[in-house]
Amino acid sequence: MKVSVRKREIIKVASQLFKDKGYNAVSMRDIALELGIKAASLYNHIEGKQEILSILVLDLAKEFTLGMNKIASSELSPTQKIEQLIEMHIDITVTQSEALAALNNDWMHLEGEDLKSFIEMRDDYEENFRSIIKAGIANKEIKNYHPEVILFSILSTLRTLYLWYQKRGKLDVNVLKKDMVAVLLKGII
Amino acid sequence: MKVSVRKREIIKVASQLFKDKGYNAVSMRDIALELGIKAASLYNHIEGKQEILSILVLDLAKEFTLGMNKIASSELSPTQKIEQLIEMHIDITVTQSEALAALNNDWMHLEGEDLKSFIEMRDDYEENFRSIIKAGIANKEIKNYHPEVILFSILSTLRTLYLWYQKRGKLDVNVLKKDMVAVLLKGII
DNA sequence: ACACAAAACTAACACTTGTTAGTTTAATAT
DNA sequence: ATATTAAACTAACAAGTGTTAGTTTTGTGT
Repeated sequence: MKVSVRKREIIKVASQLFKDKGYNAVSMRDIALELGIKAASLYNHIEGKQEILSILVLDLAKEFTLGMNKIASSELSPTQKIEQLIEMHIDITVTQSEALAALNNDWMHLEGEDLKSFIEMRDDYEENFRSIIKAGIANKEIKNYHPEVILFSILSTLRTLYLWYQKRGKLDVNVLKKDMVAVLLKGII
Repeated sequence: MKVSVRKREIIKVASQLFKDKGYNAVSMRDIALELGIKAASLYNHIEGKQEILSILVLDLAKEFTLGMNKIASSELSPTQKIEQLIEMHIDITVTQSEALAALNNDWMHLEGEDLKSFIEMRDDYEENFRSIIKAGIANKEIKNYHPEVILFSILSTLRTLYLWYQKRGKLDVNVLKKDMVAVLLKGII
């Protein structure tokens, strides 16, 4: 897994363009222009457009998987696990919003084995999250609403947080974490 | 505003393809193929690809604006207004998930005046929502968290609901509304 | 049966797409 | 200095894009 400096630059520039316009609306010439080189020169560093997307999406998906496994297998209570998950999402949002945008919006443009393994990781992640919620309900820590409703109301918020963090980016991360955990767990009224 | 039957068919088919692959990944030939005709024949009914996107996104945006104006100007309490907004989003999700996908994912591919008026409607919508939340906080009906955090945790959930409703689509709409309102307002613990 | 309009067709356009081949320039090591 | 390698370049490709022009088919009302 050797990744040259130039390759990282290309991926970074591409991810910024993908975030604004989406994978399909960004051409190799767009990426090259931003770097001040010609499109053909990109191929000295990367295999192709697909590889950029794969790296962006799969690397981040692996990071989520790793974090989830660590939290899920810990000795924390369900509620504490959810708190940790919320904080992990916020940390990733703050440091990697471009890759997160690609993961959210452009994963379906992956191909072959990459697409398969992404979907598998995503399903596993959700299944782990669901189990934590169910354990909390069985536990009486969490109210007895439909687990699916709880799952997606939390996950939707966390997944699209990157859209808001850039717009109203002045929020301090620790304030955000504190209020976010409170709103998602204890409600607003 | 005359819209022929065939034109409606084209828009419907296109919206389904847009939902799965995104505006830019769907060609006029894809749309035509689905309808069993040639791409050039589409132009007997529509002005172009952009028109399809405009109709999908702007019509729905207008519907949201209308609903918001009605609710915001009512005599309900802030909390009741939010309840109504949640129910409106769920109703629209259930009946128009394809257009909602385009509004969420492909609005940035609108051009010129259409893009401008979309952004204006979207900003107005959010500003109205924000005002309701602030009124609730001033009111002591709503807890004193950062209004922005409350706003986007609710809106994110509602906007991406269409993704879940198709996957786990067996949820009864009234159960969904009830649990959703409860989770978003009263929290889960 | 005939005229007319709606809606399909074929063929082509100008342009953009990702990518490859082959070449030249720049940087580094001996 | 010279050889080697990395990284840029030019030029072009085959395929796909949205769209237009002109023509034929289909359906409807008289």
